[in-house]
Amino acid sequence: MERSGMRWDDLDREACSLARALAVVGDRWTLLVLREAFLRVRRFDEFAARLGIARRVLAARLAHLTAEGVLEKVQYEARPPRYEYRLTEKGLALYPVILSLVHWGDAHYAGRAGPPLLHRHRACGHDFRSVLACSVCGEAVEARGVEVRPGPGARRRRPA
Amino acid sequence: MERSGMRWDDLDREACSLARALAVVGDRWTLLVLREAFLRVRRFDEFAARLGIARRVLAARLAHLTAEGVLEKVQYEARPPRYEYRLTEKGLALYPVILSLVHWGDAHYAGRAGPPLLHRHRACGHDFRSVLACSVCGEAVEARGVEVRPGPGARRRRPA
DNA sequence: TTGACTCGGTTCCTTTTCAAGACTTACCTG
DNA sequence: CAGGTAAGTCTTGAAAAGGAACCGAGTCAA
Repeated sequence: MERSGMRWDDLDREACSLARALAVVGDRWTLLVLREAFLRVRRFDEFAARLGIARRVLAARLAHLTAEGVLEKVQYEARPPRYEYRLTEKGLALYPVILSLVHWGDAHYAGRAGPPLLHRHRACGHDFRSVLACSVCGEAVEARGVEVRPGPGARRRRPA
Repeated sequence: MERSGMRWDDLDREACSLARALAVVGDRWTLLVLREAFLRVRRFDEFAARLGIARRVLAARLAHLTAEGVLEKVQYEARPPRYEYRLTEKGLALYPVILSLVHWGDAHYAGRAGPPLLHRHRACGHDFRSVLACSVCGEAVEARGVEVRPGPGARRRRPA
């Protein structure tokens, strides 16, 4: 079962939260669409123009994200009916993923000039990088400082 | 230029760190391969068996990640020559991305039973969720509490 | 010394997905 | 009524993924 074949639609049935998350946002275009959404882009043509994505693919991605509750399709005009897409709470919760990726890209691919974008933390007023912190003690967390073990929702077989 | 067509190989020339990061890890299989790597999987057949990925695709992903310096191909046996793949520092730096995704998946897709995996922060000894924190003040950061503006590496046009 | 097994791939073939851009529908504006 | 706009859909060819078999170098076991 694990062995033979796996369609991406099946991922959401797997007992791995990463796989489930990737079934929703694990597509290349999807995260770029969300980047634009975080920059307050909301309309079909604006996504299309800024991303250079095939309209057919954009329509599919927006429909998928809407079905998953990451975006919300809202009518903003009645005649003719026009819609826009807005981030839901669930969508906003993806911000750490995107910002981590951006800062990883900044750290490893920005040229001598520095990063193309700066992020200012309104609360403290400074430009910052994202840091992965522990929800309990608040200290920074590193990959090898984490111990992984099966949780209550784990399935038999496949502890990973 | 931005308008007409875009191959994924071109992304690394774009002045957007997210796009550059996605050119490296923005593929569905790639992040699952890295998940396994973080769980200390190192060998071709072990990746193949655990993921159920087509070997052809696995070979391509490992080669790409190696070329990008995310993994390192190390010979662990001379006769016959056998290789394994290890995370580099650059690869380890992707941990926040993966953990953010896992915890987003936990938050939105775990059933009543709870998350399939628990993560314990060795430093403080508690199970935790990942939190996006500000590198300057250490406080938690939310999507709408961040102000984005062009940085030193920005290009004309396309402030996004 | 033959035959089975291991590991790290490669090859072949079919099925999906993607890119590019023309086309459509419904309405508004001049 | 010609033209424009927003949000899509349709069509066609090219690229990538999935599946499964095969390969080469060496080890092991009888």
